[in-house]
Amino acid sequence: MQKTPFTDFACSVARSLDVIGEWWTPLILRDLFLGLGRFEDLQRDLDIPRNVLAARLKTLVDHGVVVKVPYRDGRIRHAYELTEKGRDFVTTLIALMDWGDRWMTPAGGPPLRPIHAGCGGAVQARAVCRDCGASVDSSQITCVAGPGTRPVRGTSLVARAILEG
Amino acid sequence: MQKTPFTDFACSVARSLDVIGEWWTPLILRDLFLGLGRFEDLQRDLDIPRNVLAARLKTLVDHGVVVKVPYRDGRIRHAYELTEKGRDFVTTLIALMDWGDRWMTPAGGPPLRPIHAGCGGAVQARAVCRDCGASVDSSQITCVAGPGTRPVRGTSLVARAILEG
DNA sequence: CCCAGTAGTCTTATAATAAGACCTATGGGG
DNA sequence: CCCCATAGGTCTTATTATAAGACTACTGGG
Repeated sequence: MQKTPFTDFACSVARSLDVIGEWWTPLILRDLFLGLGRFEDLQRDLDIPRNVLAARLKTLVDHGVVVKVPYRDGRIRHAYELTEKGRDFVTTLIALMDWGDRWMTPAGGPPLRPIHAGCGGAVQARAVCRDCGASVDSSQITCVAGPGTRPVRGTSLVARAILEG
Repeated sequence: MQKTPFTDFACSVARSLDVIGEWWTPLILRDLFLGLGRFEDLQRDLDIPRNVLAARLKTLVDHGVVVKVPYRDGRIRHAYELTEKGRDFVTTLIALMDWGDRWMTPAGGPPLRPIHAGCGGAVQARAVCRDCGASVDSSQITCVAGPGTRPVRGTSLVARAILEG
């Protein structure tokens, strides 16, 4: 009767959520991306319960999204840093931020703006066609069953619908 | 002592999560995007507790991400459909799916492949510079404080770090 | 008029979160 | 060398949220 794990779903969204979908986790990753790294800083910035922060960081380290790096600053300190896997997740964070800016922005405008270091332009998340390069919206996206499709929870009905046309 | 709401954070990621960040919600949106719409179908496909599904759909409807549409099929039925706001969220879903395909794919390959209806190419999520059009990775992204930055939880330390250079 | 299907609500047991006290190094200052 | 502040957690407890599944209400069709 524990919180249903999504690991077994035949769905990459579900398996991603199993690692980064818990309460607080995306915000922790955001702060790590923005340069906060120490336990105390994360705790103070988010005002997250210390036990929850410890648990989330452990999960992230276990899954290779984050590494714990010791460094010296007079005495030995620890900093959490994004791995390659973690940095690759930034696209999703940008997508989430973008969506929030568009649909959930409060009075005052967006609080944080991601900027392209090269040219100074605003960075946005887009769904892009790898072949023709066009940026596509949801109406132009169809899903087909990939090699890993299995008739299990999370894809049974969807896969059937897709496979049967 | 309830689950901390993210609404007050000066952060679009946090405010997005407040609506779509609960356990199961992104999977519900995925199924809606893939064409499932009826309560019973969602419940069977995900094997989600019925009370949780009802609660999540209510939240999504309350926030305008989803609408409940009655239709006739002999008798009156109901289907949940994505609104414009909900369809816009598909970019985030693709980003999540993409990341999962890259880093969490099990034996057998990706279960579901999003395809560009125009040319048949694979659809991917990218962070793109709006000015120069380049697709950028996390190392080329800097965040600057936007107009809505406030010295509150979720941005206090980050904003200070950014504002102070 | 009864039955099956749809769309939920209600109850109960268990797990997760929140809040905050407590614990364990480790250097630096006196 | 001892004391204290700081960093980085762990532990306890109250409260919520989730899971599981029984139960309800409405609707058409046979």
